[in-house]
Amino acid sequence: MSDVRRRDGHRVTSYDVARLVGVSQSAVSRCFKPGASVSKKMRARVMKVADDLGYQPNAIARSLITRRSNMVAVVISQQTNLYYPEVLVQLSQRFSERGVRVLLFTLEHESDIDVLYNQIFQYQVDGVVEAARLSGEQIDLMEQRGIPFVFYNRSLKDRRVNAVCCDQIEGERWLVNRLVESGHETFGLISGPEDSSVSVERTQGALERLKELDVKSVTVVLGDYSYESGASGLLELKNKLGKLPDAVVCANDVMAIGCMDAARYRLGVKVPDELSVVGFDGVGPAQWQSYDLTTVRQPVRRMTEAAVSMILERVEEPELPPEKRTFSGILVDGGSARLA
Amino acid sequence: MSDVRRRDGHRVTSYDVARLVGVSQSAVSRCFKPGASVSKKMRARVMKVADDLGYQPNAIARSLITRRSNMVAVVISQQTNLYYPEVLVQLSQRFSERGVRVLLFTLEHESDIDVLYNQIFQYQVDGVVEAARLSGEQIDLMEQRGIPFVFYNRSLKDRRVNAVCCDQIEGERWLVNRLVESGHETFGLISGPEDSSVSVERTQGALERLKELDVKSVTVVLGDYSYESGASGLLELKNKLGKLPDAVVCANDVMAIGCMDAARYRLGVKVPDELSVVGFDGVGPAQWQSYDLTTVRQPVRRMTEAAVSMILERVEEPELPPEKRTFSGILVDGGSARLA
DNA sequence: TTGAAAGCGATACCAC
DNA sequence: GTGGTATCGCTTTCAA
Repeated sequence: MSDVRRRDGHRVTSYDVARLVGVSQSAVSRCFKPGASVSKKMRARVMKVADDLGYQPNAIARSLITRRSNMVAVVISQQTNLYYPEVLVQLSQRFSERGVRVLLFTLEHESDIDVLYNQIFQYQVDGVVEAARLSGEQIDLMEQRGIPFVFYNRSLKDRRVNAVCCDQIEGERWLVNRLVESGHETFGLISGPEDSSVSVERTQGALERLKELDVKSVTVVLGDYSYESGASGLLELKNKLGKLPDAVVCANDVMAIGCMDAARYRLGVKVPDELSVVGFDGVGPAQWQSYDLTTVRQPVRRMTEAAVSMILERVEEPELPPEKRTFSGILVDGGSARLA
Repeated sequence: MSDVRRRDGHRVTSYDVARLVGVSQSAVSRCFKPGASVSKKMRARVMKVADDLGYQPNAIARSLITRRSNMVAVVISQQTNLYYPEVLVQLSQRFSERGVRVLLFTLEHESDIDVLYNQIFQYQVDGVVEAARLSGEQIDLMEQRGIPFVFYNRSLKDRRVNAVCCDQIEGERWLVNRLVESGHETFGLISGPEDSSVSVERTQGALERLKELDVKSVTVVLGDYSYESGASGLLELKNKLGKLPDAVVCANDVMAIGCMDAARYRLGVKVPDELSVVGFDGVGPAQWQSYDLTTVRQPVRRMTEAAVSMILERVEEPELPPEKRTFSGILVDGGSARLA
């Protein structure tokens, strides 16, 4: 490969290749299309020159005519939740394997969301993975555009949308079962942000099961998914109750970790001997020996694969009906809770 | 906003808007260009209709003619290093503020890199942020294409390339100074992967300073940035030395954390009383109370800002000479080391 | 199998 | 300030 730009500073185009080979531009184009009818000889000659020139088809020009950008938007909100970056990387890899690129959209302030949506549409992405909150109106917008989209871990009641979820409620029920059968009687819950549907489901799932099992002492405090709020949540629980509960159920792992640290280092309480703590997500640090958290791990690999397939299927076939795929989490018994 | 696609199923174009308003298509186009000369009245009428129709200029068509995609590729390799996802999110936000989108490229296997580069070029990105390894040949390729690129935390000797770095060597020297002046005499080092330039610099920086300070007992073992390798690294050090060193210098925080946990939970050794541990990066978990790590924090905000500016400046002005910006880290004294 | 020509949806330059 | 018209680099009929 010698030149990669022409003398005039422009990128090499299929015309340049065509001229050099002495064939038509359409011939060159065909050579780069997998199933096209081109003679072996032609393809060989064209590819040779293309290679020498460093020619690569311009994906933007292609998109314009094919009306396929081979790009998918992934929208994530800036979260304290350690878990999302992993999801992002996995999504990118799954898409990449299928020849689709990820265009990244991160929300800092919720208010930016309108600007953001305009951007998403402008870039003509073939689909959208939503790992951020979205209002009903915004969903309407997406639907009107006819762009396939799938929610990642957020479900909308009364809405037939594509979604890939981990079963938050089931997971919490398992955790509660495990704790109650192991003799815990008084419970503290540290919830996530109120506007997070995941958090709402988790808290609700736990509360529901605690009620079914006839547990009387249940106190809920509000957190925001952060380490600090896990720590302060524990202190708040102690204040409210006048003493510590037997077990604290946290809406995610990071808060559970904050909670454990507060118990040990601020209150001098032994975990799990004097206090059991459980989380949710199965992030990397949950397995670190200092924490060894009892938690429910989300099957990230399978979930991202599902999200990717659902989108790409609907890019091919837009008329496919909405689908919701719910995956069970994996209960991980760790040393952060006294378990029978 | 009522229709967002026309009856024929195609997206709304500037022609549709123009027809409805009764003006030319170029007029519509101008209305969406910030500094263009359009009368207030015209703009108002056009915008009204555009809004009703849900018209948004097609960024792909625009890119084709302007030769600006307003997209930048960010290449990251799948790292165990917790630190990169944060960098990614920050880059995305900095670019986003300046109207540029991030097209994400994640490498799983190094071998994929050629395919990947073709992809990057095909998408006509305006620039590339490299947070992954890159061979000399690949750099040649980038340079031939004339696409501005900047390395994030990797410097290439003997190469005039754009780079934003944290001063790894200086940081390690600080850490060593701090440990030596606090009375540590025997040292263990857990390095990162050998093909990571960051790791090489860190290890080398520490070794260099230890030598200058005439420290006799220095043992190096190989890690891979992971929690587990931090843990096994400590065990290996103990094996090699027959006892523990006074201090372990780890090439990143995650390994330092693994090392602390191994000390406490596998060897029953008190940190920092019997062993000092230091890391590098300043990731979130380093501040968790269980670890309270002495480390050097990378100024991620400033570094990402620098990377974004450097790229965008060179998109505007391709002739700018290569520049290397090195930022000092921030020494964080934590409870993981006995410090004077 | 190959080539010519018509778009894709915008921007930019040019007259008016 | 506004409207025509020529691109941008490709894919895709349609004839040959």
